[in-house]
Amino acid sequence: MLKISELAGRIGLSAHTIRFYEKHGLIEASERSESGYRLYSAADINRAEFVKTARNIGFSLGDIAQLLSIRLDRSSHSCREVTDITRNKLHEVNRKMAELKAMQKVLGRLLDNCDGGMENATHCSILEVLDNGGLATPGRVN
Amino acid sequence: MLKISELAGRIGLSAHTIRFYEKHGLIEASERSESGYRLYSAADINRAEFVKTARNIGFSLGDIAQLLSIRLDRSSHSCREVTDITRNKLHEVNRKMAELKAMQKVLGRLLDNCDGGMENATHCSILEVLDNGGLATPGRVN
DNA sequence: ATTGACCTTAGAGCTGTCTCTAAGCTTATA
DNA sequence: TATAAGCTTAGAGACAGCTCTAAGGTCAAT
Repeated sequence: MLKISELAGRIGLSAHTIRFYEKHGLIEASERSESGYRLYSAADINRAEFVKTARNIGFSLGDIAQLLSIRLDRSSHSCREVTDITRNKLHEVNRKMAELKAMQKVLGRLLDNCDGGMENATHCSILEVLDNGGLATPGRVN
Repeated sequence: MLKISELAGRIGLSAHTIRFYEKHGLIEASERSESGYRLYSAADINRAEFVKTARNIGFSLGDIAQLLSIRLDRSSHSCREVTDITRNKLHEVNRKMAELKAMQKVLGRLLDNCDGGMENATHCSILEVLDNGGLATPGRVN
């Protein structure tokens, strides 16, 4: 049985964060000491590690809550439910990637066209682009 | 002189958002009507469009505040300051892209190894990976 | 016995970007 | 003139995911 900061050290989260996760139903301490301290069993630790791993991969706390409820009773859930969560996450990641790629492109082009010297910004091409509503035709952001 | 919702329609932001931006120093109405309505001049509109364009590209409100203060007095700022802001943003985007790429890779691999059928999740390979601390050696997430 | 580290709780604060509400005044239209 | 649409303000609420504080109880070591 580990106390909260022992668990924290073990899985690499702060005690604060563990309590926060508990409040959101992700991690639980199956016992309490007489004085009220949280005590984590081997199963609790595994669960906490599952949470940490899923978090590292990038699942949201909501996703993790769903995954945990499946994990808790695997036989009454389908494998499909798990892949759905995963696939949704992948789609979300893909969407964000596309946004970032667009930003990357625009920012790169802004920098290419601007010398960035120490002279004053009276003719700064980046400010001009911003003043004119964005880059010209191909690659326009609006 | 436009009223707030006219400006809103023109640049594609809500009146709420314009007031919010005003509170943060990004947009201002250089006049008020007798009854206190905000009135936007041509210069105000240009400024608001500058803000919108920068926002579309992905600059944060803080970045935009800096860009605006340069724009307001171009001759006492260097072009370099503008490229610095832009370059920082690009670095940030690159960092996030790298994170998303890692997630993409892991999620894709999880899906590849899991059939995702309607049978129950007792042997779901995704749950197993999560239980075992992540994917095996190449491509580990921790 | 005292110090200092650790634990408890409820709840506030943070970042960023809105989004909305309440309560009331103004303006345009029918 | 009545009604609806639009304007004003301050401030609350939303989201995600923490992060910290206050005020106090517990425990191990000196």
